[in-house]
Amino acid sequence: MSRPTKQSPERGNARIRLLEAARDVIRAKGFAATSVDDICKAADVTKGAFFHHFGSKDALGVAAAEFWAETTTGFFASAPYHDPADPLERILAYVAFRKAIIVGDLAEFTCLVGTMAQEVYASSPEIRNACGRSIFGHTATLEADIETARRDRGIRGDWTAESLARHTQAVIQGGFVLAKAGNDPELAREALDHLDRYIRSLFHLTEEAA
Amino acid sequence: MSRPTKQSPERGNARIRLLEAARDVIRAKGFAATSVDDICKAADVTKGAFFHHFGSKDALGVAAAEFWAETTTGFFASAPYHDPADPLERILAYVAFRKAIIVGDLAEFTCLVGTMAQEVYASSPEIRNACGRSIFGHTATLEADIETARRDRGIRGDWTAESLARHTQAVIQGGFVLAKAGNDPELAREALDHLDRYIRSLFHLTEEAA
DNA sequence: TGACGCATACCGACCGTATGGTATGTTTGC
DNA sequence: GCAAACATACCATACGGTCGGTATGCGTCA
Repeated sequence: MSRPTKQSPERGNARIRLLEAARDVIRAKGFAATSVDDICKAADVTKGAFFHHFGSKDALGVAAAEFWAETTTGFFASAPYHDPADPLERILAYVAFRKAIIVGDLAEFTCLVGTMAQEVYASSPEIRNACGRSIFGHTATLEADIETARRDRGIRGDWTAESLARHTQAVIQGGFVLAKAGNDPELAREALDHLDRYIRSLFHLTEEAA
Repeated sequence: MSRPTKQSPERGNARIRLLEAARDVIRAKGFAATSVDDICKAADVTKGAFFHHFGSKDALGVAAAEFWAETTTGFFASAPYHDPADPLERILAYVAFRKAIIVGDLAEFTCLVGTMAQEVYASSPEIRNACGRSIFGHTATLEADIETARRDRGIRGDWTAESLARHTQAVIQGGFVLAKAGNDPELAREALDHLDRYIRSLFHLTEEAA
């Protein structure tokens, strides 16, 4: 099972496996409560491999956040919510997509970097910053559509595209917190329903009772 | 400094000190990263006192969540946002109050039970449930005003007072996550501005550009 | 009233284990 | 044959938790 390195394409296999294992275990147990051995066991590699690839547990935390940023960027970039021609439709499709992917166990859909940021924001600025880059890098992908939609429709109000993009993340992250506290994924979906309603109201799409 | 127990009114002093220390340290470092010794040092008591009052570190976590629930309940019950005669005004005053108390260091205004719930939701159901009771017990205090305001004003829409009350918490908690990730309290205040705008729109208070 | 006994509050040394990290060896591919 | 990719054994420490002990206040009963 170990070291399936046969040809070069498999090279660096343990590193990826460690990052994936870290993602899964940390999402369930949190960063501090996750030991290096936990991650090694989940990745089916030894501690030697771990410290060969990562200088320390904190360094893995940073790498895990960056890995998260890369994989989620790819995931969202290829998601179907970009299809609508109208930018506002794309924004609403994004919210609907975020809601649609809330399925299965909590640890499968909650946000690694949101969880880690809450935990280590004071203990490890490096990890915190890596988490911040991941989160705010993602929100930035929404800004252009929001700004375009706002201009297209002549919307005026004392809010910016940047702040609304961040707010989507706040609602999503807050929904995850409530879902965990209540042990019920529906609480996360519920928050997104309110977000959808809010965005529609900002863009005057409010058909009464909708 | 230790054991100021002279008369009975001081009795149980160490327990309170431990709970207050736990609150402060855990808010800054997270539950798992906080050691029993950390808490003892912050409370200026010994480990003997700790395990005299709490059967385990997890038991302290539960007690800390309950202590948080008690103290915050008292704090919000005596807060000035209850003053307005109109229930909707009280709701908006609540949001403004939540924004107003976001001052100082992150660890001073963020939510203990939100942080803990994220961390231990899978590892310790006892702590998670205690956190859930604290959070949802607080949201429940808003429901009556929301429901009354809704009826008074004949508001119709596919949302309930309960879900809107929960949503306020989601926005608050999400704001905290973003504030930590970005190391900027303003991010939490920004989320509350959007929440204020959302509530006004639900109750048709939206004067354009406000 | 005061000596006694007892429960509670708290202290501080100690224990077994798990943890992050290291040093050295071994395999693999180029 | 050399460097990178792992494995294995090991170390020092920090951790949660235990245990025997001490101090303090309070009820009680002579």
